[in-house]
Amino acid sequence: MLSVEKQMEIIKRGTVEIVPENELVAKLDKSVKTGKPLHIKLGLDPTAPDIHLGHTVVLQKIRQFQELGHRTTIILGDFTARIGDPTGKSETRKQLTEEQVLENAKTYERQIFKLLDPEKTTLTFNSKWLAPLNFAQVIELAAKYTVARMLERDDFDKRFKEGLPISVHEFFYPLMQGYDSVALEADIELGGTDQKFNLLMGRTLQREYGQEPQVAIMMPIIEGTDGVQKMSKSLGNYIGIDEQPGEMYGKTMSIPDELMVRYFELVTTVPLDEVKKIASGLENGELHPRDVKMRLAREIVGIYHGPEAALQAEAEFKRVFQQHDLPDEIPTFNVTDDIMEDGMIWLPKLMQLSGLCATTSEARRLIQQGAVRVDGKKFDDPNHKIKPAKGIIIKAGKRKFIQLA
RNA sequence: GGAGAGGUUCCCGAGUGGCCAAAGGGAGCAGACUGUAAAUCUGCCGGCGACGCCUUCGCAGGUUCGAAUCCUGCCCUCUCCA
Repeated sequence: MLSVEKQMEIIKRGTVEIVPENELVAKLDKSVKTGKPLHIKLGLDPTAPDIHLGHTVVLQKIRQFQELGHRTTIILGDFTARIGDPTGKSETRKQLTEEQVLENAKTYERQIFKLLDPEKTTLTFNSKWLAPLNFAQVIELAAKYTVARMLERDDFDKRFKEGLPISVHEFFYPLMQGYDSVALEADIELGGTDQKFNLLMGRTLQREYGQEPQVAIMMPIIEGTDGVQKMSKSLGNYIGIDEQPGEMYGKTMSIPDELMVRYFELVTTVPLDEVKKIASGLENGELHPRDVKMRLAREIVGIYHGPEAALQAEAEFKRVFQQHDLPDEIPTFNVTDDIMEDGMIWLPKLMQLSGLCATTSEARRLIQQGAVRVDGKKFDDPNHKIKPAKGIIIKAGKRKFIQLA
């Protein structure tokens, strides 16, 4: 086992806050002396089974703990998911059935283990201890916290002040999550900064139930490919770890330059001192931002698809975007007789049917903006018709291609 | 239970009878440029074989030549009082 100092150095990478740091040092110290690993807890929401780089920030940290020889447990919040969380809009969030939860769990497992060591990871559901609680026990749990303190929570406070709805049962989410820590007797709980309240709730409840409080480690919420909003699937600015290498590579290349170092630190396994070198290289102009970003894209693709796929993705990227060449593989489209008129087909219709765009309106716009090429030739007339023939390549924008079959 | 406020296009957020397919910002898309699907600039950004037509402003009706804007009912949210 590494020394406390070394461990702290690794653990602190990328963290926003450790509450409280001295307790973490004490726990590590005890662990080193007794040889007993610490128990790290991470809760995941099983409603969104597609993991993206945003989730991996915290998973990378779990991985680091595993490498340091500690014990890690990932809790799938099936119980909370089954109750359903009506936060926000008028539509009540779907309650998940047990089958759905199990299915999502399987998907999770497959994705998580691209990053974590299955041997060192315990996966468990929180319904295991939450479901058996009876009403009296729930009341007892609820009595351990006051409404005023609940409203201290940032997002409750904000919603309260802005006049947005807060359902009564939402108060139970922090309580349930905190109770998870009690059930597991966690030493450390990981989470995004948005989880601060819940993580601290764990400390409070553990104390109430006579345990040594856990240390809360908060990781940043990473910005998505737009560089503005947090990465999320619904915002469409995410890089999913299940995505194809080319897609992953390209999306990484689309992040703003300023975000690169942050990504290196948070979602790659590049050693910290090297990340620092990259940062200073960028600052003094020794390194070309494009090359650094390509390295970043390689690193990311490499984690999930292997180094070879990363190099391939890079070659493809260079061909299509630097040399404006055609991609390796172009999806084909079959023109059938029923969509033709006198052997011709209206270009916007063809674009819509082949999936180059969603509507003919969009197709018209693209054509008028000079974004459409047929076999390399540009057309700006939205009424243009073409005579379909095998092998014709239609290009819409920089990265959408279709070839007629 | 009572009294007020409010629900607008992907998101935020203007708009209180025609000039509104609806300001502005963000996201998205495209073009130019380039050093990358960065940055910047410019344009687009409901649908339709399209200088016109159709569908949008919580839902359902109504007033009006004409409604996102006025009226009625309903649904949802918030605030204050009890």
